[in-house]
Amino acid sequence: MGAFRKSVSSKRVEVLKALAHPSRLLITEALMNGELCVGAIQALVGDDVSTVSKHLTILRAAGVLRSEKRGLNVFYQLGCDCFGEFLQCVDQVCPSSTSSGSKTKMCC
Amino acid sequence: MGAFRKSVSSKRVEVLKALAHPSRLLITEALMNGELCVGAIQALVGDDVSTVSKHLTILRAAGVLRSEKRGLNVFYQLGCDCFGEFLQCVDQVCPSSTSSGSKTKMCC
DNA sequence: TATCTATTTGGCTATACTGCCAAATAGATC
DNA sequence: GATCTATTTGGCAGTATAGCCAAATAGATA
Repeated sequence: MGAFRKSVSSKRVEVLKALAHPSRLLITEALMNGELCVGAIQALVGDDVSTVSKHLTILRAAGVLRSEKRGLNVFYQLGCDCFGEFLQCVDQVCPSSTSSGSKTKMCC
Repeated sequence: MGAFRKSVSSKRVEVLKALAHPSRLLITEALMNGELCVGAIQALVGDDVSTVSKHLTILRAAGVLRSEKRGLNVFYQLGCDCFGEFLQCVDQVCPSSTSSGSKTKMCC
């Protein structure tokens, strides 16, 4: 890997890595509409519950999501409100990287 | 993986995946100061040249970087100017994910 | 043309990640 | 306490990724 600073922006890499997976991005996008419990997320994603749980662990460890236990359920929600802006940034980093048509403004 | 829409935001995932690697993020951050040829990038990262070349291929395929051949050299540069904003967004997605101290404003 | 430099590509091994099943844990209800 | 539901954890097999070396390509220079 080439021993260098490499670990300087390791937190950024952790966040990016957490989001750089179809299921995990889908989950995070879904939580923009409000919190969901694991069962609901599992139904949304379609993977095995254990797989979903591990995805959620990764997202929470990166700080992208927070979790809260209420009764038997564990509810997950976004760590901050700015995830929508973040997605816009992603769409803008590469020219025409909009996934859902073209409702996002181009910056360059 | 659970057959679902999953491929809807595949472009976003591609961009995120490209940046979710220490060397590739380092390269992209370095290019904020202007274009660099492969040799210079290799010196910066410290990996083997072939490894660096593959990283650059991934970043270019995702649309994050553009390349231009001049003489024997291939120069790489950012695909757009908004990468700085993007990094700010990354730092804001998770609470206190700032890597380089705390000069980035908190959003939540 | 021969050669030299810069970069890319192919191929290989080591490592990391994904996703499933089964088992364990935690809390609610009987 | 027994049982039921929701979630997490351990472990494994399959797949993908990383990084090195060697070879190939592309263009410059002799």
